[in-house]
Amino acid sequence: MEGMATSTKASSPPPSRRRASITDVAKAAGVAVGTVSNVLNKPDRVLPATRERVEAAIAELNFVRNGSARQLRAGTLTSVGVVVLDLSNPFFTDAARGIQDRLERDSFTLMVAGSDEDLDRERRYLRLYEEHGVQGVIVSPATDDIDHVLAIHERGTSAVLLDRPSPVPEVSSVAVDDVAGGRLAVEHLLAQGHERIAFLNGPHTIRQCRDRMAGAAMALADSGRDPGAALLEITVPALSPDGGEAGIREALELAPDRRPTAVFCVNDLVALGVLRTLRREGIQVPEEMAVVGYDDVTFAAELATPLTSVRQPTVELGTRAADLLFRPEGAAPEQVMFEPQLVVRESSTR
Amino acid sequence: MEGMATSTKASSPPPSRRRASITDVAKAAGVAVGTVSNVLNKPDRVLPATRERVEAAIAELNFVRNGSARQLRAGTLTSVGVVVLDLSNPFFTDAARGIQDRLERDSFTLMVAGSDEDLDRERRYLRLYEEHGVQGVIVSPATDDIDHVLAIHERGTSAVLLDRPSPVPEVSSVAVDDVAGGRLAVEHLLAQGHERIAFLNGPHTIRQCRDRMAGAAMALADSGRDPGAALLEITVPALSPDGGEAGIREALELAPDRRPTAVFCVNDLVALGVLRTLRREGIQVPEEMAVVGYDDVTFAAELATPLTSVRQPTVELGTRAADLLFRPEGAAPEQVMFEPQLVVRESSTR
DNA sequence: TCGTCGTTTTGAATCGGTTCAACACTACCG
DNA sequence: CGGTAGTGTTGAACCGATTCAAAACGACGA
Repeated sequence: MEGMATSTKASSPPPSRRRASITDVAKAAGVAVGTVSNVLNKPDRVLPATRERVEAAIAELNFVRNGSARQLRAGTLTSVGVVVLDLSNPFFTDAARGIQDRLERDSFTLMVAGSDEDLDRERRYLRLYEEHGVQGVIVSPATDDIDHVLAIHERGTSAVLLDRPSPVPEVSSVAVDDVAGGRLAVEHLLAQGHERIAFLNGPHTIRQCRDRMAGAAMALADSGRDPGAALLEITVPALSPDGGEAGIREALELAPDRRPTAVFCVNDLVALGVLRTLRREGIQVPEEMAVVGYDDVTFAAELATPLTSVRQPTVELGTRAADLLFRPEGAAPEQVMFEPQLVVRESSTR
Repeated sequence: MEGMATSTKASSPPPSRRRASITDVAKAAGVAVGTVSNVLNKPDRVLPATRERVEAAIAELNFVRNGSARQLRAGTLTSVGVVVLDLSNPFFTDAARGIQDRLERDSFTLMVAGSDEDLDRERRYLRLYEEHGVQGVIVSPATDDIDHVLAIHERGTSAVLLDRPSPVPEVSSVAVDDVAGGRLAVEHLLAQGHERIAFLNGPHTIRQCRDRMAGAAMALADSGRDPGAALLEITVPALSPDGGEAGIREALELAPDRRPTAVFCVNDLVALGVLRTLRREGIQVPEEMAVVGYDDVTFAAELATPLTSVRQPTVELGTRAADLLFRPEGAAPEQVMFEPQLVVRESSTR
């Protein structure tokens, strides 16, 4: 059985005396607090002999500097907070990787949190970061409501929007053109001769979902078709493989003459669930059902049926966001927009 | 071309007046600082009329409480820090998901960082967390050196080791038996008739890698074979698809009579790279080369050749770690050990 | 009108660091 | 021998919140 586990216990009370403070260290070393502080921050201002005594006291007392006090007085902290929509989506972890790579150079530390597309959680994390005085935040917003992000910027903490264009010129943003992405996918499916296309999409509160839908509809309109008739939008319960499974099952239940011959999935995780379900149901891809995903994650090319997908420059999205976070004083904010790219594979070509 | 981007700039200096403090708010609302603090923390102690005035002042001044000062005085913070080996490995993000799910119930906030298997980075993040007074830390250590984690525990911040058994009884840990996992994989390959097996492994500084190797060697020894002859360990340059590609190429360069007929990969990302490379080279899986992975990530079952993999109870690993982080005072620490499970698919069965 | 009791509000003390002007000490020069 | 410069060290003030004893206030009964 999965999850079978053995567990051994031990008995011992947790240690919990008060943490040593800088005053304790000073006392133990027989110096003033200012000297201890200097040992910590500008060691070369202190005579080696004194420094050694202080360091010995630090080790002896197991002293760890209290970051809150330090920061309260000194003001600065070299960390950056990131909030992404979904920590289990490779798209966002790859972007986080890009951010980290870039910030590492300046020895910033990076803290990441996932909002799970929940505005409240997004707000909570941002507030936590701000209250603790991070140098900057990078956010991929869950909804259109980004007043709280703009507010952070107004209060003087730099902020960059990730995977969404900024509605105001003062805040930098890094995004990929999702309208173009949706259009690319659907134009491709039309070119392959499909006339009834399902779009397994997430909720329209998420801008990416809305834009990709808009792009899809534009592709149809441009080709002279009626989007209402040719495109069936199905909202999946979650942007995950299980969500994809639920969505494709809904499509399969339709009467044969209304059933789509192609599915466009709002991301590759959803597409993965679709492929899994189609295989279980014995439906051939792409013969009976074409599939297109979004994000072109690592494994897309290696699937049973290699997945056609819209590729985004993920890591670069992150590095660019990090670059925009700290600009020379007075440098103008930028709105960067990347172009997506369709990677055609077997899952959509007859 | 990928990465083509347009960028628009705007010009406006970033706003940067001093942030409003609680004293400013008190002044603006015509009350004492204590009252403002009460509005923030125990609103029902304050008359509605007063509260409204204070809230108006807060909104007016765009006031955000300074978390450092708050914490310095009050001592407590409801957040937890996590450091994992690799943020781009689904294994760890799934575990993080488990942690988050559990901690959310008690409205803790979670900060995650990736050490990229680097001890220094691990230390830096842990120190940052500790200095800022998180309530607890969950770490999957990069190396055997975990003195710094034990030290954190001794200083009174609860700590749980993730994906590694604790060497001391005072610290809780949650792990999966990697020796058993390595053994399962290799026993399976032997049962399939393979006599020359390559193990694409990571560096032995990582315990998981060492243990899986030990398990693999034990499987061979138990079957009466000479591990040195039947098992070829290849150290990959990175625990990623690209690392897997490099590793398998090394194996393929061997003379035909020494070339392995099966590969066991230390994780599924590595296996993905192996499958990709074998396909490009036109080598049939499993006929010419059997492949076994580790972790059983979401996409393992949906690959061109469904991947045999060792499954770990990932999410549960996380929830359990979170459970162990905060126990009733005096509750004994626990060492939880889960058993892995081999999921056999086509990539290893003739 | 006065005393009592319960509710609100006040503001000084406090948390643990960093900062910096002032001080101590030594070395060197005229 | 006095003056000056340079190096190390000191310790009080400060950052911005929370806490809590004390003060202020209001309602009510005697």
